[in-house]
Amino acid sequence: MIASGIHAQRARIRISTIIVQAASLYSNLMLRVRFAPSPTGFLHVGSARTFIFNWLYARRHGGTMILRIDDTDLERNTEQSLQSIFEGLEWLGLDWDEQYRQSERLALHRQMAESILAKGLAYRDFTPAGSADEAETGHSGGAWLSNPGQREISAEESDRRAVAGEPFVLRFRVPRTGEEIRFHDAVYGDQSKSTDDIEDFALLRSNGVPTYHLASCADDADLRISHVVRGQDHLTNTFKHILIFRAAGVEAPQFAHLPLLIAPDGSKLSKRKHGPVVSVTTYRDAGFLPQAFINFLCLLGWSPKDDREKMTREELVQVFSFEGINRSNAVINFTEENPFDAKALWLNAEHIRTMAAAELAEQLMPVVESAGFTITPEKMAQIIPLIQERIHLLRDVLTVGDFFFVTELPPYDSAELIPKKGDAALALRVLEKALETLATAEFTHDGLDAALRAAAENLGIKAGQMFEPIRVAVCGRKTAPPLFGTLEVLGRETCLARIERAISKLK
RNA sequence: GGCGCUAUCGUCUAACGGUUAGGACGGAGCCCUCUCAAGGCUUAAAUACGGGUUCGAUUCCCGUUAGCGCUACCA
Repeated sequence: MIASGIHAQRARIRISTIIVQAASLYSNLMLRVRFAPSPTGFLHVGSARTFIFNWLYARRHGGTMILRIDDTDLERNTEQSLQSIFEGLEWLGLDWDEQYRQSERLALHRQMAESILAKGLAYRDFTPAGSADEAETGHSGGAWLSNPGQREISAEESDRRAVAGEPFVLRFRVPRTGEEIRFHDAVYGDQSKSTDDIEDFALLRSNGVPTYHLASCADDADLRISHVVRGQDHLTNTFKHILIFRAAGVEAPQFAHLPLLIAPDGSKLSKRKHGPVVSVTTYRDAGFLPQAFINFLCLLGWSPKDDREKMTREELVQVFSFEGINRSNAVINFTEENPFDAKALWLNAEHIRTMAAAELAEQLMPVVESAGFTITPEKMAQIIPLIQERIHLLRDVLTVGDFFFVTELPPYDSAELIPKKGDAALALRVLEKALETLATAEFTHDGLDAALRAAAENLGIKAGQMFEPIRVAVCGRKTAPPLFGTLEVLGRETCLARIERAISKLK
């Protein structure tokens, strides 16, 4: 009896844990976040980071990631910009579960506007667009709150003028009671603002198209978005959104605002002012690895708090949380000479160094080929160990390993061939000795090592003095990957030919 | 102008109210070494300012200053 009682209790405990797990699974299914770009430019690095944080949060908790194109600004939207957004996200390898386009949901937005109007919580403003006195007729020298007289127009008159076809803007009737609007932000904490400081913002433009505020809230409500994760530039807009949700009778989502990414001079990143460094595709084209770029972006405004820097996407998913997001804007460093942030470069190099050689080779092949060189996968595989820890960007393969790809070395100054503490005569002696040595040496790293060191000893010079002219003869410059491996990969024939060229240059 | 937000090395950041204020990038130097990298070691470098509260403040409160955001029929 006792035993079965214990069993029953255990069973009960098990059932209760199952219920808890089910409940948490259920709430995760209900966790829905969205990235809502407006297609008025290419995918911006700041937008990319916003996408990433949303994505990490969704993936961390088994929620749903939604891509919503906020294209209510008809004049400024472009198809090209939309493509750029997709292109950027595709490169980053980030996916989403549902996709919507705001312009296809206008009916829903208008419906919400109408319901707010029907409740008397919005009103028609018949002030002609761009009235000169609009800005000045506000309250007591402070902010503009509404156009005079418009709030007071009776419902009957308003309806009549609307039916008569008089154009109007639908404005939210912000309560003038001095109420404090409050919400809790997962990053910035408790926020409050008096309705006295919130103007009667527009819901519908005079052409009937919803504004951002309305469309965004209507869609967030309809799509059952549970967490709105977006740039801090929307922090003060959130009070308006709270008002809209309340007026529409729906529960507001949770909010998490992100500190902004800014330029070294403290201004916000803009294409006009800062050029291509603000576009995600620029990083792709320069040879950043998507995982490294994501890693870099995550470290701007967020920290795992345990001194980790290099993290894979999987690690990021595991440790991401709003608690790690800080509140001050983060500078992304770049100058005219160095367009990429040094830390981004370092992180990219770090990711490249820890990559499997085969994977790196696969990434490098198209870079080399698109530069007009032909190279076999076998050759590339041999080159990898020589360059892997020497490149920061994929495209660096072209400057670090160029001499592997060309048949004819680009011209170089023959003075480069002369070693330190030596003269042209020494260089010549070295190269002639090298020619002789390499003609017969075993063409492996160790074989070359032994043969060339022996040759140096034979000439009575230091190994370094021996290697330097050979390196320049073979690579065309003084800084290059380690010599023996390089010679081995290049092969006897090429090496001998290049050394002969060097000798004739010296003569 | 009004309102809101923010403030730690050059930059990204860490620090239950008690630390010699930590790490990373970048800089400088040394070691390793066939050059370049990589790696190892060392080093310079910060709590914006002024008041409180407290035995004790980078941390909490107030003010100043600075920066940013919003203040559109942009998003």
